[in-house]
Amino acid sequence: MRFQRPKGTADILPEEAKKWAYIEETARMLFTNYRYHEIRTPMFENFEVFSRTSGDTSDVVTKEMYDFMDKGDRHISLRPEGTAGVVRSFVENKLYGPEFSKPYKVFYMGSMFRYERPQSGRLREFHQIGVEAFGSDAPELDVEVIDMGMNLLQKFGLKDLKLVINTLGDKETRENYRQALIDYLEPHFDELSEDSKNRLHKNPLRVLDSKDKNDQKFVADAPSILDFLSPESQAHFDKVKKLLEALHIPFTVDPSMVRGLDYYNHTIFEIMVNSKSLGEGYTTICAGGRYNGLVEELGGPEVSGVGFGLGIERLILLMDSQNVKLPILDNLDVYVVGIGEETTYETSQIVKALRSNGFSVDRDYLDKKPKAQFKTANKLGATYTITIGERELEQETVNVKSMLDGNEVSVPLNEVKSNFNAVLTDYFNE
RNA sequence: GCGGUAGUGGUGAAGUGGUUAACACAUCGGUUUGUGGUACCGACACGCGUGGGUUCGAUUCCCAUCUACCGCCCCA
Repeated sequence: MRFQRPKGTADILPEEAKKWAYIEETARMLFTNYRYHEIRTPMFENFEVFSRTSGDTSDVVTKEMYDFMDKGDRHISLRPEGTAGVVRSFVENKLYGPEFSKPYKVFYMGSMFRYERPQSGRLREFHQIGVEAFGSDAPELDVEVIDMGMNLLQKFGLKDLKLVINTLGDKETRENYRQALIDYLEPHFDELSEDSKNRLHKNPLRVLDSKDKNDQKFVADAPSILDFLSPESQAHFDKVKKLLEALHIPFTVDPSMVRGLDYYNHTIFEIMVNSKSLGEGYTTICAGGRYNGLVEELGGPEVSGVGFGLGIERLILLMDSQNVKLPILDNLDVYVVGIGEETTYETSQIVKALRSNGFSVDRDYLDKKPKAQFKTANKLGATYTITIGERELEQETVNVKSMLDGNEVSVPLNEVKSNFNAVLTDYFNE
């Protein structure tokens, strides 16, 4: 019997995990600058938390949800995204209360689950970094979130980024637009793809998102939501654009960009990147928007929210394909070579002493001969080796060797253990 | 959920219905005694994803299954 990891999961081995750590640390620092604080919510929730927020008929709920009945007969779902759980927590913990300053700004990072066919960059357990800000309708907050997303991706060294924004307006806007869209598409009903036929009355905006080439012909001439904005929605969107300009963040407006979920309104945005690693042309790496109404949907008061999410696996694919170099520090300062069984105690003591002085140090554990130990030291990229044999043991000295130039000097043992930095400056001009 | 391609040692891979499954890299050991990156020598799959079947005999043929990759669907 051989064990395999479950379908659609991945082991993140040390070499890869370094990238993850760098990404997470970078994000944490940036978010902290923007005054967003980490929140950790459960990886599974009651099924209804997601079905309520995503809509009962959406594909996510009907076939991508990783759900099951637990032993207490509770309908549980592994979280397919981060927002719903955060909103649930926001409501349950009454974070909208007066004692919390507004806007209430949080970020999260962690595993998400979708029961789907795995492909590269699309696993069943995947990871997202996301942010949410509650309690302000200000366009300034929309722009802060967008700016933070752009900033983050730039910090990761990504190039060819493109910000695309759109607005879905308020309720009034959407109702007017929805009708106009149906009126426009209805005459072409028979020519639409099957998917689009289904969506036309359920959620006509999704038709705009169709990838069917024939559909796109109609979509091209469809009325634009921008012509249906209520005065308030127009003002909000104008302000967002002006603020982006003020911050010198280039953007384009795509009136056909939509969201699958009903709770989105006003600003929505996607940060796209041109890379073959995620498919042809520009593909989305980070997406977000404003969702007024979601908090109420989960039983809270009328509090608005805005946020974004980005997938770490996809981010790493991008960074790899763009050859982004990460500043990863993994030097081996010293490798201690012990010669002869008797030296093993002193070897361990030296290792421990140097480590507690802040050096990264390793030794041999396989009883290898000196030659093999030097080979290992070389392979591990040790900057220095310290050799101790029976002669040195007696004289209470060790040999310190620079692996770069091969220079080797004899140094009193206690100097090495007490102040290795001084040894380096005294003997190696460091 | 549907369709396509693939699955041989740590890695990249060659290969055949039949005695010892190429080659390369990596790893480990050695080339006399306590010193690295080269060179030379040697070791390294009781096994060809898993389970059945066909056959005198299968890693090689057939079926099923698992997994990976690609496409469809979808992607909050």
